Amino acid sequence: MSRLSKLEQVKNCSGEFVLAVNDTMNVLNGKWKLPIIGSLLYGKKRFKELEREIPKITPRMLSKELKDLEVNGIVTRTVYASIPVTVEYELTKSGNSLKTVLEVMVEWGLQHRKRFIGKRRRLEKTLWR
Amino acid sequence: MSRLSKLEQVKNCSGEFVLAVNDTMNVLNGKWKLPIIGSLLYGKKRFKELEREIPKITPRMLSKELKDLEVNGIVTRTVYASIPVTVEYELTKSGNSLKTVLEVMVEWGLQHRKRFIGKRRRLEKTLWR
DNA sequence: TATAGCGCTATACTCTTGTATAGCGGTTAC
DNA sequence: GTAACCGCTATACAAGAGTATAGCGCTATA
Repeated sequence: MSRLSKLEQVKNCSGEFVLAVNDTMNVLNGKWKLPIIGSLLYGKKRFKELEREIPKITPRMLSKELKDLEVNGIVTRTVYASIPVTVEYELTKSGNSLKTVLEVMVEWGLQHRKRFIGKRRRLEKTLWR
Repeated sequence: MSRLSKLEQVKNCSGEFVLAVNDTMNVLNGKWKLPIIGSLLYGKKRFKELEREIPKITPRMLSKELKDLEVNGIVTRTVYASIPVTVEYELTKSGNSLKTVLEVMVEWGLQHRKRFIGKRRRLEKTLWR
């Protein structure tokens, strides 16, 4: 491991701690990752099921985001040779363990809102409208 | 609070839990937020100090990101009427408490890498090169 | 035969993020 | 006076993320 402290690594944009934070950020990044992961935390789902469950997502984005998540080891894609083919998406162990991370983020977000209300009425630019 | 469960809120892109996660995501979002916050976790800093500490950031981006952070209650900007003016940026209570969140993200990231190595050699698209 | 569902892909566009480069008005040091 | 530091802003551009819309090959149902 590097001699730099954790915080020094952060400000220097280098080191395994920063890599780790950024892996996490990257996995959750983009408008649709959270809804997809949230939906899959309930259990495996098929493409059309996800499309129906997640309001306003286009098949193009769903396909792209699922590919991202698969490539980064967050979901598995299983094709069954039924006729017509069936495809199922399921969270990996890593994917499921994101729940803990999300819970901490919820906690921080709620606390921050509590502190922040009274100073400003709303947070700028919330992703979900 | 909504009748929807936490997870239902996530997949539906609605509800206070999702708002909370997204506040958190939004605060950390962008290429330079993490280095800036990381740097400020050491204590207050002036504009040029940050510019020097964070490799390759342009004043334009530093200015913009600091403004974002200020508007969202993560840093305070204090102007001292010295000659010439001195400007100091400092983390708010919310800003400092992000440390906990970052630690959980580090933890998940490291675990994920451990699990993932052996399946693929590297994670796609790490933000910091 | 026609319609609908499945699991997508293709094309083309816009909108947001980030980069590159230059410069401003002020002050201090040589 | 001229060079350098401070705390930025302006302009122009490039790249990436997200949207809109259409359609593919397949099958099951009416």
